[in-house]
Amino acid sequence: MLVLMETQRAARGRARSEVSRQAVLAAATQIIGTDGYAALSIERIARESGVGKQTVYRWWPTKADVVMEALLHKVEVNIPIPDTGSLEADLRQFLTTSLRFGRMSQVVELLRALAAEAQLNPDFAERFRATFVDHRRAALTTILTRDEGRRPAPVRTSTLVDVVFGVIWYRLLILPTEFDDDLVTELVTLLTPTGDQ
Amino acid sequence: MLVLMETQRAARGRARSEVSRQAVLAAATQIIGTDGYAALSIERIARESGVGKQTVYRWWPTKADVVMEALLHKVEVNIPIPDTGSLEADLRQFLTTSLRFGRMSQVVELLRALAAEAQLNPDFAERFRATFVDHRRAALTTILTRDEGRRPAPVRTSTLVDVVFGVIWYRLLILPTEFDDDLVTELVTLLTPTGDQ
Amino acid sequence: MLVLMETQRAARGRARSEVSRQAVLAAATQIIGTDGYAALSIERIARESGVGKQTVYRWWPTKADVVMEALLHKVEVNIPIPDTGSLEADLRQFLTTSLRFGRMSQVVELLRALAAEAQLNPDFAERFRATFVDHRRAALTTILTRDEGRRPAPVRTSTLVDVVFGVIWYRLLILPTEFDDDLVTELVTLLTPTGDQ
Amino acid sequence: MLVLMETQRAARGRARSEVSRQAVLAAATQIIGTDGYAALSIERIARESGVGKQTVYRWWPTKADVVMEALLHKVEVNIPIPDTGSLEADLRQFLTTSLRFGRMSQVVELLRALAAEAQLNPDFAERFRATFVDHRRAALTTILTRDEGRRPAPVRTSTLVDVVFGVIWYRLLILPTEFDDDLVTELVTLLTPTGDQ
DNA sequence: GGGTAAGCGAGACGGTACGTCCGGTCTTACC
DNA sequence: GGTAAGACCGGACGTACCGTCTCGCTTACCC
Repeated sequence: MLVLMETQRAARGRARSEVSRQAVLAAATQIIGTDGYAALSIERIARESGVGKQTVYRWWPTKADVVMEALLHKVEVNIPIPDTGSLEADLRQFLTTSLRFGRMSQVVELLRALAAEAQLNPDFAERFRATFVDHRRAALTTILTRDEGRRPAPVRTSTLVDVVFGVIWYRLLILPTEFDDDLVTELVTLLTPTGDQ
Repeated sequence: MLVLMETQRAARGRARSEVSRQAVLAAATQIIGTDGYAALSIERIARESGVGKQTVYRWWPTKADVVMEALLHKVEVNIPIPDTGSLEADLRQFLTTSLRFGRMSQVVELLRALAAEAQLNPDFAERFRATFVDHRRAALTTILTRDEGRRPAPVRTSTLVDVVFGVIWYRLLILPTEFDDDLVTELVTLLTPTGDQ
Repeated sequence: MLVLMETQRAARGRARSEVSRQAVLAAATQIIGTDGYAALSIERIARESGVGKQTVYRWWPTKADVVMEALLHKVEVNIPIPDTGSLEADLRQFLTTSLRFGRMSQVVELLRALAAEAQLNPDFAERFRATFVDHRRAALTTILTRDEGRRPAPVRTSTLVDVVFGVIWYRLLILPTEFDDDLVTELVTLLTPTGDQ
Repeated sequence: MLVLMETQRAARGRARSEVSRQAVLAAATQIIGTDGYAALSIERIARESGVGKQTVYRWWPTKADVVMEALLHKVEVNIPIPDTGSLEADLRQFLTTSLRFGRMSQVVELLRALAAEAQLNPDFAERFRATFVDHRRAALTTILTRDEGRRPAPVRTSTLVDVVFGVIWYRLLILPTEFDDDLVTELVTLLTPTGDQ
């Protein structure tokens, strides 16, 4: 119904230019690829995309939102929730998928830039969380909750979720290290009930 | 030896003004307290501290370095490494100390700002790690290494360290949540060998 | 014939909206009255009149032309040429009428704005002269020409006309002074043959 | 004494760059000569003079003030007041000098632009009057005042002054006509006592 | 105690980007 | 074909900082 109303919407005036939208995203991606996020400015995006500055401001509140939209083309937003019946297998699959992006250096640079921006701009922080954090948290929470009853005891599911994403973001943002393949195994070990051994 | 050389240093010309140094740090602290880190600029630091811009540039490479020095007055840099004989007690003490700063909102804001800056400026990132990350990592590594032999198996000490700091930084930088008191207990549970039950 | 064709003109499509025309003139008048001519823009006229920008551009080449049309509602365009038989009386009447507008501050502000625009835009300058300058010049020329034979000598009628309008415009545009009542008498004295004393 | 104090002035900080000042004036002159005053913008002045925008804003409140300063290099500001003993000769000399600038098309274009700006900006209007209007008015007033006693009667000196400058500005700003040589003679005739015939 | 060298506050400099506004044009759906 | 709506590119506005530079002054060591 809502969709219908939106589709029916009067839509007066000239329609948004899809060409300009793509040009902006492409220019932003290209600038960051060449000179890094620090060199990104709305002025330069407009200049190099051949788009009016006002057009950028009309559709994106900050340059970080431009970058976020560009990144969404590279990363799947819909997180598949594995359900193999085995907690361990589910976890392993989820982690393997998640870490794959952490190894794509282009994606990592953008994620770092967005996280930085989120520190400085609370409004953007909220959009960032809604887009890049909440979905994945929910997925992992679902996986771990299935197992809740069997867990030894005093560790809340939400804390376990924080452990997983904490390690990932910590390595992305604070340490200069890369992800290695054993990390998945180690995290699975930490998260699964140990009493079954 | 190095210290000696520095002390012996010719030191011709006028000496560095301690008054100006303090004024700069005070102004930076005050600006951030009032308007947030986003409002901080070297221009404004100079203006409000009554110091020449050149003086700021002479002694600090970026405004983040000013903030970092100001923060060092609020946080202990030398991390005491507890050694009670009990891994669990050592861990609990270390975590309690570490989390205390995570609850001081003024400190948290500065840490977030510095982390943001570190994303955008690799040179600063290195100084930031050397100052705020490496010492604490080394301390926790020492604590956990004592126990290494007794751990079940496949989880490296460095990964356990990442788990601890990962959770902390993740909550500081990504989530809007606060630290609660149970977190220490949960982390200790996760990190200590479970075979002792 | 041409007129006939125009009158017969097929008039295909929608006719010009008189409502919009009035709304544009009213908005322009209102904006200038509130914030002065410097605050006038076609964008704002369209916004405040509820008219499409394109509609303004279709009917008026510049914002100054909008103002000019608005002003024509306040000032008589057809200049009555007094003919009392006495040069002095004719002059006095003509000058009194002309100066009346120079005392209406609302009219003065618009005239100043139009004169300013005429300096910067030659095309508009021509339309401005045709509308606000030529008629009055012709009227005064007629009055003074009747007397030409009786004038002492070397001053051309056109120069006398320039003297009259020169004083008026000079006070409107360059000096911050107002018109006073004695000016009419003084100008009449200067312009009428002095030999009749 | 005042001069001394100004000369003694502390003069802290870097001195104003004379090179930049000249570059700004030259660029403004060149832009107007090429594309007309309507094409002048502070942005373009800065760009073409190789000067920072802020530098222009630091020293000139509006672009019209830049133009005014540039014009002062072309026109004498100190008005010599002739005193030959004969009113007629003094007037003739003063008018001949004044009209000379009215024939220099480059000067005329700038004067028209400044007059236009003065209509739209009251602050500038005052500076414009102080610089280009008041000195000349004072000079002519002095000349005419010497003769005051001999004048027939009811025309104030200030009105006569307005007549002279009125004709000049009227032809510069409103009419498309040029000055011709007979104008001086005609104005002298109008202004000198007629009883001497 | 004079020379000299570095630090100091002040502030101008060339740049770059900010976010806003407006100029004209173009496109859309409606009337 | 006119109309309101509104997006489009271009470009100027005036401001804020950037990092550098250049003043005249102060401080403090060194000969």
